[in-house]
Amino acid sequence: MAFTFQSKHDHSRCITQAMADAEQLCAANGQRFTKIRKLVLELVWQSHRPLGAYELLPAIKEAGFNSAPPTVYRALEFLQEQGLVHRISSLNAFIGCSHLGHQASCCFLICQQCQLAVELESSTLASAITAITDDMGFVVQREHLEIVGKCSNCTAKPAALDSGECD
Amino acid sequence: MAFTFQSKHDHSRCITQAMADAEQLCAANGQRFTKIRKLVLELVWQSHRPLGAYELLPAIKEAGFNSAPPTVYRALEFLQEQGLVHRISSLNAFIGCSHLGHQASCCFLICQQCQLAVELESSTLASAITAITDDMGFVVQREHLEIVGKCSNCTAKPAALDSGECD
DNA sequence: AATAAAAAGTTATAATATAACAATTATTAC
DNA sequence: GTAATAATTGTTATATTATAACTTTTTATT
Repeated sequence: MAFTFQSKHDHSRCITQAMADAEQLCAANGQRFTKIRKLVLELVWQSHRPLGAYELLPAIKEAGFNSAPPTVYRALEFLQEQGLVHRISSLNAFIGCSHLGHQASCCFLICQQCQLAVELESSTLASAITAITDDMGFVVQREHLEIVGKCSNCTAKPAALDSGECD
Repeated sequence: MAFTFQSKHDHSRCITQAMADAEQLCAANGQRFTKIRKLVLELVWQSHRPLGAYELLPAIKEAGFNSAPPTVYRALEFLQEQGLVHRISSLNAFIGCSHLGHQASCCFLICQQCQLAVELESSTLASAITAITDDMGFVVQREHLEIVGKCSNCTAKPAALDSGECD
């Protein structure tokens, strides 16, 4: 089941699934899923919080790779091209894609309190966008919706007790 | 009439209107619409292309103001707080708001060819977003949709002849 | 006019991202 | 299997975007 803010989930399964899917997708597309790309994808998937590129560097260094910025940016670029990772532009941060193969419309709910982000799809939203763009004669290449606010989990519990963790 | 990609319009009217509206809004809110804030708003409104903060600095210098980055960022921050300017986060750029007073939902169509951006409102879109967030129990603070692609104007004419200008 | 508050000037630096070229590794052609 | 080619990664340097911190000036309040 897809991650929602309130789900207490076994996050290791998210990671396992994401890595397996990525492996398969790269194979299907004839793309090389190299060690550094795997590592970066794993690091991005370490939580449901969008992470900055520079936040990933220490772990890359620990794993024995070159940890200069181009290393992580190249891997992130590759992962974005494959649709495995999204960039949340208002945060300058990256998050694993949880809707592989449905790249056209990206919609994110971002909680200001726990900092977690949920990606979701909505046919209603897709229709609304199509209505707008068709009306304008606009040919869509990509679309990206960021909704910032407070998730139900954080609304339900006091701020002080909020751990910011996902499980 | 609001700017659309295909409209050949008298852009000086856009500027005049935007400045007059801003003057009025600041007065109504008891905010000081200082010279530098006016200048920055005018500069942002010089076109319908989102402009980077550093692109504004030369003109600020020419106008005799300090042109260090904080000058322009402070003005832009003020203008954003008043809802007079939006930041297009995927471009690290700023554009004048063409729907004053309806800040809740921002939707932008951004043409990759002519680089112009159109802000629009859609009740259908607003409903779609409400449906999503209500369903998730998510309390929205702000939302921002960026749709990137090719405008009807650029689709209609060859790329080589495209001037990127708005009138 | 004296005081306080807000805004703008100024210097320095933080945070994010990319350019350019060298070295290495993997793939393809033979 | 080896040479040639292409792709990836290492490395150094730097570009781009944005903010911190403190000073000076301007505006508003007493």
